[in-house]
Amino acid sequence: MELIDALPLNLKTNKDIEKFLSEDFQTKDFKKAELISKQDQYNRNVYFIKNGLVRSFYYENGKEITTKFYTEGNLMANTDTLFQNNPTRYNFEAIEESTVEFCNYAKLEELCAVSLESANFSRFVLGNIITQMTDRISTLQFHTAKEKYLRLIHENPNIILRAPLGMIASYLGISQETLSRIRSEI
Amino acid sequence: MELIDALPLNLKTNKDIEKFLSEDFQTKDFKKAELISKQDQYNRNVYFIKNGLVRSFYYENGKEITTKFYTEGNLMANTDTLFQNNPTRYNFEAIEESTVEFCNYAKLEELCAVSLESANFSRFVLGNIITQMTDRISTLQFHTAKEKYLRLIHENPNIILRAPLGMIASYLGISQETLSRIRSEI
DNA sequence: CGCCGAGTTGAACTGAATCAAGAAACGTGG
DNA sequence: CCACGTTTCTTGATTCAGTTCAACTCGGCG
Repeated sequence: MELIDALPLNLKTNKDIEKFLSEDFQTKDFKKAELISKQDQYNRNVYFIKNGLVRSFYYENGKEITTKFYTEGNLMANTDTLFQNNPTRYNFEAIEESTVEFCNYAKLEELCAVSLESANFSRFVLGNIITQMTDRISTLQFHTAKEKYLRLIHENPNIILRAPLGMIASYLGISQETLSRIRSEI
Repeated sequence: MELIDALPLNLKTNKDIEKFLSEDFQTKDFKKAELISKQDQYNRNVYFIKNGLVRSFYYENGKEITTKFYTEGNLMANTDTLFQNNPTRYNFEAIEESTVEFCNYAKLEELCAVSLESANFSRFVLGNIITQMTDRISTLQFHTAKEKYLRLIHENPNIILRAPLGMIASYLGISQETLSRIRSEI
């Protein structure tokens, strides 16, 4: 999937954005289990997943906590660095062999500072992220392990087939053993 | 608190935004327990809490689930309606007597369509919301009842003193009894 | 003064974590 | 292509945090 395919219709033909996509983005491949970005750094890249599967995670009490999965067509960035100027607490890791495109957020900011359509494109992207996060909060707030798993199947069946069980369990905030038991009884 | 006080410095003196704030916003008072906005409607207002305390909640299996508290200086909106064009599942309720300012999101969109600084202001607001939501997800994903409560005390001690226990418990995704026990042991 | 909603406390129950061990799948090198 | 070691997944037994249900206390308000 190409970045331009992920854009809303009215922005696909915008010349500022088109120029931006072709000039300012680099492509890179990552092997399975390779780290794309590491915690404690100021990484201001914005990544677009062209293909493959990536996760973000951090360590707490020595355990890996998976916070999100990113698949074809998703955008990925360290929002704690971009929006709060903190070194990020997250690692990005390729779960499958993956191809990503990326650019520095500063470039995007420069563009948004002069291009109205780009700024509105960026608003659109942020709005989508908020929608996804709202769903995720609602899943985590008041549901049983089984309900959370069923919701994930419904919203992102993809992940279930492609990510290892331990990472999925962590993403749902449950133990690996519990997830295994839930699977066996379905 | 006035809306203009909540803006980042560089936008306070912007004439587009200033005009917008003075012309397109209305003010309204709500009594304690009064509903500001109801579920199942297309309410495209964006609210700014001038003073007071408001919560959003929805019903699940007959129980009220509090999803967020809004205090002085916060912005509040039905993102499911704004970004996905769905009737909202949330109610907004004044917990204290509250004064809010509001405008229709369409007005803001109109402004963003022509004013670069407004679009970037909107981007800034959305970025802040994402930061908050990231924290909330991390709180809910893998923490005990006590940890969640302590984090809320740390991040928003305000709420603890002003909102009733049942609503706080629901916000944290725990039962009212558990929260009461946690309080007594601190 | 008595009611009513909000908060507290206790006891029993339960969903899920943890600990532990074994089975299956996976990939790497010979 | 097989053998081996490693990682991932499953299953069982036990424990524990948190829910539920129920009764009771407290403080405010008509």
